[in-house]
This record gives sequence, structure tokens and C-alpha cells, in this order.
Amino acid sequence: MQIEKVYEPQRFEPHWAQWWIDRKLYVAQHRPGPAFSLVIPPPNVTGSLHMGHMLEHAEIDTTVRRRRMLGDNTLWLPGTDHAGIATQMMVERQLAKEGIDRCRLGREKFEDRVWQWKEQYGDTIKAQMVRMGLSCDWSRERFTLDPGLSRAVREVFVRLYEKGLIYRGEYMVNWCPGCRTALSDLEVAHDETQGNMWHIRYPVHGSSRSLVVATTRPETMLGDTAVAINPADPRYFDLHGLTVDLPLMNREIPLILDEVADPKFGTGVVKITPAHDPNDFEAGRRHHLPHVKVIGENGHMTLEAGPYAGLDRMEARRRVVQDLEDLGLLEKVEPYPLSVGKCDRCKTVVEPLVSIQWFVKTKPLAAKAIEVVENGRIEFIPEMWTKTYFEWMYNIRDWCVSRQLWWGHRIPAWHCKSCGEVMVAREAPEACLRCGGSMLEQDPDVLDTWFSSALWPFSTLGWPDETEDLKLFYPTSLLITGFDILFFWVARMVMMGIEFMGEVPFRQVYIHGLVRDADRLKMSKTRGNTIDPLAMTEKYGTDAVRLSLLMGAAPGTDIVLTEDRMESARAFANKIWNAARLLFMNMERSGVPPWLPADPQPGLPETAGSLAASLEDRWIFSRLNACAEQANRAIDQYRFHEAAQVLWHFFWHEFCDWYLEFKKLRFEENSGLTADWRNLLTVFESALRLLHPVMPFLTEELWQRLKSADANRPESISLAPYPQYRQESADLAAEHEMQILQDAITAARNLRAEMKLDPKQLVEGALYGRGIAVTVGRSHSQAIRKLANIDLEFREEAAPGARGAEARRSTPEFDLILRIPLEQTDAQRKRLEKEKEQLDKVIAASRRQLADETFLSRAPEHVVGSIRQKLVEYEAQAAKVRAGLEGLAG
RNA sequence: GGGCGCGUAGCUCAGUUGGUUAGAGCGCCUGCUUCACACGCAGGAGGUCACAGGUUCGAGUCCUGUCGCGCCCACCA
Repeated sequence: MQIEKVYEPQRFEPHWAQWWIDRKLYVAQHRPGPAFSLVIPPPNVTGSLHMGHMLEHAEIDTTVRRRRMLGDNTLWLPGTDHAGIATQMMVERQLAKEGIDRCRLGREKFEDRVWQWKEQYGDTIKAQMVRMGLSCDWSRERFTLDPGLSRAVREVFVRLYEKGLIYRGEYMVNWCPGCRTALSDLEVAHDETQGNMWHIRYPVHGSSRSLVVATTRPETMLGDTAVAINPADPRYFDLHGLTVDLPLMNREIPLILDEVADPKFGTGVVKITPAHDPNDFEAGRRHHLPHVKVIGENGHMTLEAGPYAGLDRMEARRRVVQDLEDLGLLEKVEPYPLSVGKCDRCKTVVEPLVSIQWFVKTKPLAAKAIEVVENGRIEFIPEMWTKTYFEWMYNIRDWCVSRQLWWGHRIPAWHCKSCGEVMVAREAPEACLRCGGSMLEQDPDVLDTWFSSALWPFSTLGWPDETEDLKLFYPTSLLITGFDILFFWVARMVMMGIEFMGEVPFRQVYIHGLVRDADRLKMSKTRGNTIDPLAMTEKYGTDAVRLSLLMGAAPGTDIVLTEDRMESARAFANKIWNAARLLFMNMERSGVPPWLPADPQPGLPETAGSLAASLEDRWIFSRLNACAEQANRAIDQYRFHEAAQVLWHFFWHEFCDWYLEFKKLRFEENSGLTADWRNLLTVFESALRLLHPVMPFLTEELWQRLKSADANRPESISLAPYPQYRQESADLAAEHEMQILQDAITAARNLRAEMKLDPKQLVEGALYGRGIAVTVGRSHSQAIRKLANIDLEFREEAAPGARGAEARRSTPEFDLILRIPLEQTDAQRKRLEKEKEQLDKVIAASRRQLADETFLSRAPEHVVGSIRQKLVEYEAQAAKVRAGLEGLAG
């Protein structure tokens, strides 16, 4: 069995990746409903994938597969994007790649483009869409969203409308002049920027007085329809009932009394622009003020802006300020920090605009969504996110769901061209319900992609039909996601799920950290600082990238992804590879065929049992057992970093560093006995299964090589059971004995290194101990000799007083004494003195505690007891150290 | 303005309900071409756990405050 010296992931991963994709696509195609996520994205389509998704894939796969191993058929919701978003993401990514400004592209052109992609990428795009839970039907000669999903969307819309939870009206919305669409509040990102506060003087009509208003957006003054003062503000009592002259526009506008004007803020005078400011909109409503819309949908000034019509809003701002200054009406300008709302997607400054849109009334939905979290039906992990969730839910505002884009789900509403009636219906009505006219037109708007996303948990399972899938998979157990879509998606799935299914969509929400780069910046598609996972996997291997993500994935913290980490993960992969290499090479030499132990359902294999187990066998089985326990618990608690660390430590520092070293000695002796081989392969195979969720490709490859002789094995390691803890496999006696052996070897190495002894020189020494230490040492004297290069005598008696040139190390179990050259006694003395210092410190601390009456009376029994016991040990050790020092002195 | 989180070894971070000499990886130092692995082996140095108080027999861990950093929410002209 030839096996290369260095593990080259590129040679094996593509093969296994394809295997996985085929399998998952098969699953996706042969059962309705959402597919499991794939291990890695199909090449060539994704380009640069969001690293968060990588993590999701890693986590989902870990958990999903494990569940499957345990025979739990619960469907775990993959954290991939829902159809609408997926489509949009894919489309946008492709557009960006081709350098096309998506906002400027018309619907016709868009469809052309999609057809072009079809020609170009065909099946890969299809695979990508299936991966994202989207169906892709080229045969219909149209690029459409899943018709089933569209049906669910229409159904939900109509039902919400019938319940009065959807309304259409003219309100202030966030308008993106770049995308030319309305946005929900969530899609507006606020940026702290340095702006200006302009103070403008408005003359009071027919009076010599004037009022000074302050604004951060002076161009909006063109649309002012009033100026407000607080009714209780004594400075302006005399002006009640008057009007002011709006500068530049020569309009006379009323001076109104309203609470929006805060007497404590600035001059206490506020300009009112009902068409361009949410506050003013409300004020305008209270006072029945007209709306003068001076900024249009394209971000340019409208005809209402008079001489400024047609100007870009920013240019208009400059002109207005200039003109006011020329007129001497600009009182002052001061720098002012303000937060500017920008479009989440295109970063254009959002303009508050009055327009007719569709809204979802969210308060009633939110009330139920709050309740289910309060009573524990839904649990957030880590728990701190519940607070964030509540914060948002309690302060929720109505949700503007209509978008003026040309992809997405059309709003199921029809307008009668004759009488203006608006009808919401599942299917296009034949005639107007009011006037009977037949000139009907569907509302041109589409829905916010998050609207359909909110329905994902049930719309993908065939709702509104009562399907088998729906019965089986709703509610699901777990949602894994990043906090950046907690509100966008998670919260809304909860609201819609309860509303339409009468039950929560999932029980647990595991929220993982965001992946950050070395500068701690969030990696995101829009920021463009994503590490290209394909490049990383190319360089270090998918398993290494995956492991480094998991190692950094402590709950509640972000993940800093650095190449350093990936490098060390790659080293670990190589370590596994080379451990296998050692096995395979020796198997060949010994003529042992590839062999696997009897299938150990459901978890760990039987221990060596009757098969003449050596100490290292008993020990490693016990450690393997402990490792399985810790790994299982860590995964159950979503502590993936801990699982990764436990596995790392077990494999590298127990299996390789000690167990294999011991076994190498056996091979040297006699090529290994049957029991040696059997135990060794059993442990190795179990370790591979333990490691598999963390390093799927490497372990799969090695497992395939191991199983080659056994046709009855499952086709993949992922179908083999995950090792479980079994109490009867714990062997504390073996662990204790092995510990003594390790201590002796480590102590000897330590002394050798400190005394700067020649590594090749065999050193003589003696081990003095009681009972077990001597027995264990004696029966493993060869191991000690090989691993520490010392030749020991074993004496079951107290260590003699010091006798000149010797180095000594003591543990509670034994004293180890090495003969050393005379010139090294100084070094030895120094070491002993340092040790004495440390011991004195802890002895003093222990004594102080034990002398403390309150401690003795209040601390629990076991704490006091263990300190007493420790103190005895410390003191014994200190005595030995003192003896050593005295000997050196003489 | 409101909310959340973080400050632990040179760097990146762990540290589940307060309990015995605070851990890992990388980096650093010393020594090893030992026939699985230099993506390695053996050994080592390095921390008054941001600061100040408090609760407690006992605090990296709980409470209060201060300083520094990050994030989220918010119709503050």
C-alpha cells in the first residue's frame, strides 16, 4: 500500500466532494422539500462564497450527519439562503462579475442575460439552484421562481390582507434613488458622518421679525409647507397665528403650534416638510398641511422645486445654500455629526419620500413571536441573543413589503383602470368587483425578498397543501444562522410560522459568530474582503479550512480567520495522514491485511478485553472513551471549538505521542502480535470516525483504504456510527499506571535536557518508589529506555540521601535519580532551588488556608480535604528537594 | 439616546454553574537529518487575567464604577 509522505488534499478531496454532491443532489431530487446543504460548493459557479456560509456548511454538516448517525430523522434547516434571496444573490453576483450596474438594467435585458448564462453555465447553475433549495425549470423557457413557492406567497399575502394585516397606503418610506425602489427600515444602514447644520432665517410675513430654523438638509426647505413652534415657548407667544415667507420660493406658509418643536433645541423653531421627513409627515397630517414633493424618485429635484427643478439633490443643496447666503438669509453654518441612512445594497443615500406602498401590520404578529420566546418554545443559543430579539420585537414598526424592482414575487393585487378599485386575490380576477370593468392590471410591484423568505419553513414543504413533508418536518428542531439576519429572516420566520402554522418553525436557533479577517473586519460580499474559500481550500485543503473555522467557533464570539490557523490545521491533517502511513507501512511489513474490527454498533468498540491487552492498549481505550464522551457533549452543546480541541489533543498528544510510540517498540520486537494489531486498528478506526465530522475528506480517504478488504462495510465512513461513551470502557487503573510511566519518562527527558546531556548517550539511573510505580516501571523498562534513553534500576525502597553528582526529580509516586557529570551540579542546584521556591509558595498558601477558622467552617468538605491531601504531598516533595540540595552541597 | 459584547502569555483566542500551582495554537529560545511525519520530535521561557472598589472562607469567573475597543437599534430639526 503506497502512501505519500505529505498529505496532498488536492489529490483526494475533489473525488470525495463529487461523491458528496452527487449523493446530496440525489437526495434533493428524490425527495420533495429542502435539501441538505452540501459540503462544499460546486466549483466555478460560486466564485467567492460568503465565509459565513462556509461555517454554516461546516456546522450543519457536523450536526446533520451526526443526527443521521444516531438515527434521528429530524430535518435540520440548513442555513442557506431561501429561494428569493438565492436567486437575487446569484444574479447580483453574476452581474457584478460582468461589471453591469444592476440598477440600470431593464427587465428585458435581465432576462436576456439569464439566457446567456444558461447557455454558458447550464447545469452548474442548475446545481447551484438545487443546492439552495430552489427549483430550476429551464423547460418552461422562463427564468422563474419555484411556482410552488409563488403559490404560498400569494396565499399568505391574501390571508394577511383578509385579516387586515396588510394595507396599502400613502406613507413616508425609505426610498433608494439608486435602486429606485422603496426599502424597509431594516434595509437602511446608518452611517455616522460629519455633516453641517445650516441655520436659515425665515422672515415673518408682514413683520420685521424673522425666525431662524436649523436643518441638515437645506434643499428640503423648498418643500416646506409650515414652520412649527412649541405652543408653550414664551419666546414666540406674540407670533401665534402669523405666517412666514418661505425664502427662494416666495410662498407664504403658516406658523403652526406643535409639540415637535422642542424649545430646548436650538432656536426652538422647526421647518416642516411633510413630503420629505417622517416627523414632518406626521406633523403635516395633524395640521392638514399640503405635501410639496420637491425631490423625485430619481433623486433629482421635481418641477415643484421651481428654479431648482432637474438638479441632482446634492447639487440643489449647494445652490440653495449659495442663494440663501446671497440673500443674507443664511444665519450660520456649523459642523454637525449626523447619521445618514444608506441603501444596504447600493450604498446610495436614502431619501425619505411619500409614496403609495404595501405594508404589513407587524404588532399583532410580533406579540405572538415574543410570547413563544418568553415561554421557551424557541430558544436562542447563545442566550444573549434573546435580548436583542426582544428589543427589536418590542419596538417593531410596520413593514413596507412592496418593491419597485423587476424580479421577485409579484404582488397579487389588481387595479381596475376604470374605477381605480384595488383587488387582492389568489388569481387574476376576470372583472372589476366594483364597476365590472375588464381593464385590470396587476400591481407592478414585487415583494421584498424577505417576505417570501419568512415563509421558507413551510412554503418549501408544500404549504398550503397538507403534505406529508409538512407533517413530518414542521416544526424543525434547529436553525443555524448568523446574527446579521436575525431580524431580516429569523424573526420574520417566527412571526409567519406562528401565524400560518399555529406553531413555531423551529425550537432552537444557534447563532454563530461572523467570520472576520486578520484586521477583525467582518467579511461580507458587499465589502469585498472575503477570503476566497476556493483559493484557501486549494492551498490548505478543505479539511484544514473547515477545522480552522471550527476551532475558532466558540459560541458568542466572532471567528478570526487567519492563514496561520489554517497552516496549523493543515499540519494536523498531515499528522493524521502520517500516523496512517506508519500503520500501513508496518502492516505491509508484517503481512497484516487491511482489516477493520467487527462493526461496533452503536459506538465505541469493545475494549481489548480478553485479548491480552497491554497497558498502553488499556490506557488508549480508556482515553478514546473519554474523548468520545467529550466530543459528543461538546457537539451537543454547540461547542464546536471544544470538540475540535478535544479531538486534536487526543489524536496528536495521546494517540500519536504516546500510544504509537509504544506500539512502534512492539513492532521492533516482533512485528506486532495479533492483539497489538487488533487493538491498534480498532483505536485508529474509531479515531477516524470521531474525527470525521471535523475532517470529512481525509478521514473518508483513509477509512476507504482500511475497509478495502471488507465488502460488508458501509460505503462511507459518514454512514458508520459515531463513537459513543460507554461507562464500562473507562479504565482508571490503566490511566493511573500510564500516568506514572509518562511522568517517569518526562522527568528523565527533562533532566537530560536541563543537564545538557548528549542525546545519544545512554544515562544510568534509578527509580525509587513504592508498589505500583516499581512494578509498572519494571515491566516497561524497555519503553523507558527507548523513549528517554536511560537505563534504570528499580528499587522498592526510599531514595537514599544525595551523593554528589546526580540529578533528581520527585513525584508523589517515585524519586528518579540520574547520574550526571560533575560539572552539571550547578545547573541541577539551580533547578532544585527554583522548584523549592515554588513548593514553598504553595505550601505557605495551603497552610494559611488550613489555619483559617472561617475557611474550615464554611468551605465544603471536599475542598478542605483535597487541600489537606495536597499539602501532605507538597511537603513530602519539598523534603525530597531539600535532601537533593543537601546532597549537592556535600 | 437606548441595548449588547469584548479587554487573559509577543500574536489570535479558550476558560460551562466562583474552589486547589490559569490553558491551547502560532511565534520565541535550546537540542535533535531517531527508518510515520521538519506540515516533525524532545525540552523550555513567557501572564499582579484592563483599572479601582465591593460581595465571599475563597473571584479571571458574581456586583458597582472608571478607562479603552467593537457591534446593533433609534423618525435627535
